[in-house]
Amino acid sequence: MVSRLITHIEKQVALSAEEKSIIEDVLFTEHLKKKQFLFKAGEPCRAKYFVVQGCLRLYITNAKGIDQMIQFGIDNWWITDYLGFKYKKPSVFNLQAVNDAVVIAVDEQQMEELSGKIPKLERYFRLVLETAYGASLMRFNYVFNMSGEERYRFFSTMNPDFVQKVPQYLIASYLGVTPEFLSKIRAKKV
Amino acid sequence: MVSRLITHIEKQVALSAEEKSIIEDVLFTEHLKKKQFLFKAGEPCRAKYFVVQGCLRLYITNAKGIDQMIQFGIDNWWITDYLGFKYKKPSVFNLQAVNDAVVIAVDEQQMEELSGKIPKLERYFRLVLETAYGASLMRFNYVFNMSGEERYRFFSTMNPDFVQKVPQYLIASYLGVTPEFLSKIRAKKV
DNA sequence: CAAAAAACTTAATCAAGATTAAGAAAAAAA
DNA sequence: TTTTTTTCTTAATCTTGATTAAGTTTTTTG
Repeated sequence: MVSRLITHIEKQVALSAEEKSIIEDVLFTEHLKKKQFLFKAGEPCRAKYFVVQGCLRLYITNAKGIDQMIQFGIDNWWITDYLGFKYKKPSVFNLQAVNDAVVIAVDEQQMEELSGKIPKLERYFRLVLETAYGASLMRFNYVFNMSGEERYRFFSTMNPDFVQKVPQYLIASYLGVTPEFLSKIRAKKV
Repeated sequence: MVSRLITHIEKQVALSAEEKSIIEDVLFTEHLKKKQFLFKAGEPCRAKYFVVQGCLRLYITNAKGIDQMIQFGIDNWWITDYLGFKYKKPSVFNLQAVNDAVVIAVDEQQMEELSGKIPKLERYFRLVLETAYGASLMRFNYVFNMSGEERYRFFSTMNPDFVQKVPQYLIASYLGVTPEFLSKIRAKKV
């Protein structure tokens, strides 16, 4: 299963057979049960997670006790509390498997070992992060320039399979609307 | 002025004298007049910009013709249309100097030349992007879990000098409220 | 300095979407 | 397959903040 990550890396940087085997020696997969947590708010976030299979959710429980989705983690996506991981502070987010999932965890030590032995992995991560950050800037565009209804129509057009696979209230939260309002939008779909 | 960037890089990775002079040979500063554009929507975005001095704004003109702030670029911050730059597509954003500013532009070719000669710059950019992406995930938290008023109070407490320096309507837009509403919030400040 | 442009304020009206409160349907567990 | 839990729906009411429309102040420019 680590081969799935290697394939993803090779889309950005070339790897020798030796480098691939270094990666396979250092990293291993982790199987998560539905609703299993990788970390909770207040706990340290010790790793970055590459999603091989399934879906994770990064969310925060707000002052009213409502869970607010921050980010989905699906196939070939890196997800973590980047600031918590970086500054070694207790996480403000929760990271949980939405359904049974497979991830590859990379902790600080593994990260340093790998980038020491294979410096071009830094380039891989740089490129991955540019995409993630770029996409997140676009998301602000959607959040500020589209109504809740427009965001839902757009999101479900762009991700038709995904909206079938995860509970609606998670989609609602990710889009910044209540599940009641999303239900209303769907009902009026002609 | 490139030394300002070098100082920033050295906070993340060590540079030899020779490496510093490579950077100084490849990069140079650009002085921007207030309201000058680095690129406009529809144009290619050919570089990443490191803000040495002043303030830039990344924004998009929406369907109603209203400018929506996406991101501010201030001292020691990298700013660009990451997706447009990466995929060489016309930018969807506008990047403009809010006031007179100094930036260091790094285009594709310079980027490749520098990371070829100084591979550890990839690490620098990786670390910079982790912070930017992490901060942007936190911003979604603020957007979804705080009211417009709370966002303004929080933002101006965190950035007291900055809110004095740039027009209010840009702050309003960045926070996702109208300038009229921001004015109302400020008026009722006891 | 005068005129023009840009930025900010005030206030009335309006609408998108939240809240509240059931109840229904679907999925998971026993 | 029955029970329990989770998820989704409907509908009435309410609120935050948008919109519209002046008018005022500040800044810039000729």
